[in-house]
Amino acid sequence: MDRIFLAPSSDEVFDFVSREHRQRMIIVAGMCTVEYRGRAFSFLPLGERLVMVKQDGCVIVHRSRGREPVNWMPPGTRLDYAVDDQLFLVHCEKRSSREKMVMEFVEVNLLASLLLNDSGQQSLVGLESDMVDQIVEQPHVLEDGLRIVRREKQTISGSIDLFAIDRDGVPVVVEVKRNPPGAQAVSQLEAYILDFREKNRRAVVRGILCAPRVPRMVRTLLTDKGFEWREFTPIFEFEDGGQRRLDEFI
Amino acid sequence: MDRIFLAPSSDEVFDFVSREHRQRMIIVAGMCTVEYRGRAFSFLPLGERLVMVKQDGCVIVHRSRGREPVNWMPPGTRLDYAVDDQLFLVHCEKRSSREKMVMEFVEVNLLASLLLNDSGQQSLVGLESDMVDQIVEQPHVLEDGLRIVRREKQTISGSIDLFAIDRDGVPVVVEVKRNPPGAQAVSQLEAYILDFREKNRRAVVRGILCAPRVPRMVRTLLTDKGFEWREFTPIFEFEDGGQRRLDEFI
DNA sequence: GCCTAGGTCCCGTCA
DNA sequence: TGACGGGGCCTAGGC
Repeated sequence: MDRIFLAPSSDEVFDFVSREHRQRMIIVAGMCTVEYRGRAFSFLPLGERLVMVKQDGCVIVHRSRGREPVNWMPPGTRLDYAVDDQLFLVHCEKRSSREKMVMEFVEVNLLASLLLNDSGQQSLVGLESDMVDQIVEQPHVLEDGLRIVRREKQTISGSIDLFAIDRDGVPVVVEVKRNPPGAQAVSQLEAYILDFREKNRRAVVRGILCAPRVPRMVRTLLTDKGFEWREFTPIFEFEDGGQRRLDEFI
Repeated sequence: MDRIFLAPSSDEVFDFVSREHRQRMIIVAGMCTVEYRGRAFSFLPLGERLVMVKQDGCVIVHRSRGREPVNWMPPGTRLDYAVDDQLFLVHCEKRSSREKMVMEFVEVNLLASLLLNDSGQQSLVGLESDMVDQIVEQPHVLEDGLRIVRREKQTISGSIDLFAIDRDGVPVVVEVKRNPPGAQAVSQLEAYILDFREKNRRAVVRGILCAPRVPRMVRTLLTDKGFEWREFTPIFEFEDGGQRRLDEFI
C-alpha cells in the first residue's frame, strides 16, 4: 500500500515523485530551502523540514515546532519536479492567485507515498451557528417575550445575526459571538444600529451583544453607547442524544 | 537518523512512540477515529489519516485533502499512549485550555520518527506592518503635506493604525488594510471617529481607509459616512536590495 | 494569565 | 468569480 525510501538520491526522489504524485499523498523530509512569492515574499534558509504534497495540490511545509506550516501552497497548485546539480527541485505555481513557491532539497532523508482512504464525515458541534439555533428555538434565554423575526439579515454594513421584536414591539438587533467579543463587535453593532435609525427615521431600536462571556471593557463600551449584553452558555445536543455545556471539561 | 516501520503491530507502535516521542517528531499514518472535546465537540469516524506529533506537544491530523488539519491539539499538549484490545490509543490533553483529543488506531500503515535540525530564521515581507512602515517614511503617498503623529494609537474602540495631521492642521485617522477591506473596516473607522469627536467636543477630524484595492461597495459606504479612501500598492525592499510591488507576479 | 489585532490566514456560502 | 464572515481559527506582542 505505502511506499517508502530512506535517504534516496535526488534521481531516485525525482523518479519516485514523478511516478506517484498524481495518485497518492507524498511526504518528503529533508534539508531544503523554501522561497515564496505571491501574496507576500519570504525566504527560508537551509534546514530540515517535513513536506506534505496532497493530491488536491496542497503543499504544506512543517518545521519542528508549531501547529502552523512555515510555508504552504493552497489547493489547486500545479507542481513541477526537477533535478539540477544534485539538487532535487520542486516548483509550485498557482496561476489563478498568482503565487509561487520553490523548494530546493540538498538532501532527502525520508520519502514516502500514502494512499489515504478516507470518506467519513466529521461531526462538529459548538459553533456560533449552533448557538444561534438555540436562541431561535428558545428566545427566552435572551429575554421573555422576545420574538425572532429574521436570521442573517443583510444590511449595508454587513449582516445581523438575529433581528427580533421585544414584548413591547420594539425592534432588537442581536449580535451573537461564540468567543469573548472585542471592541470590534461593538463597532459592528453600532454600525447596524446607526444604519437602522438612518433608514427608519430615528426609530427606537435596541442592540444586544450575546456571548458566553462578555469582557468588562466591552460591557462598559456597550453601556456607554446605549447597548445591552447577555451572557449565555449554550448546551449542545449530540447525535447520541447527550447534552453538553460548552464550558464543561470532560 | 530517521527510523521507520511499515505496517507495525499495535505493540510495536506503542514501544516505538514510547521510546521516541520525547526526542523526535513522530509520524503515524493509519486507520483511526478521532474525538475532540474542548472548545467544541467533534467526532471523525474510521478512515485513513496522517498524524504528526511534534516535540512541542502539537498534534496535527491531516486527511487526504485541504491545507487545514481535520483535528489538532495546540503546543503544550500532554500525550499518553496505550494499547487496548489490539487498538493503539493516543490520549491528548491540555489542561490549561481544558481540551482533549483521543485517537484510536485500528491499523497503522506507516510509522516514522524524524530529527529535524532546523534553526534558520524565515524572512518575510509584504505584511501590513511593512505597508505602514512605508506610509510613515513617505506620507505623501497618502497626500501632500501629511504629517504622521502617531502609530498604533490606542483608543477605547480599539487601536488606530496611524494618527496624522494634514496640511491645514486637521487631524486624520488612517486605517490601513493589506487585503481588500469589507464593511467591518468602515465600522471600525466610524467607531474611532465617533469616539474622537465625542472626546474632543465635535472637533473636525478626517477618516481615511487605505488599501491596495478598495471594493466599490466599501467606497460608497465610506463616502456616505463622510470618509475617504486611498488606493496604495506598497513596494517592498528585500535584504538583497531588490524591490518588488506586492501585485506583480514573478 | 488575559486582551488585541494581523494572517501568504483557510474555508464554506451565497450573490 | 468575488464578496463576506466564522474558525476548536493560530500566533505574536502587551500588560
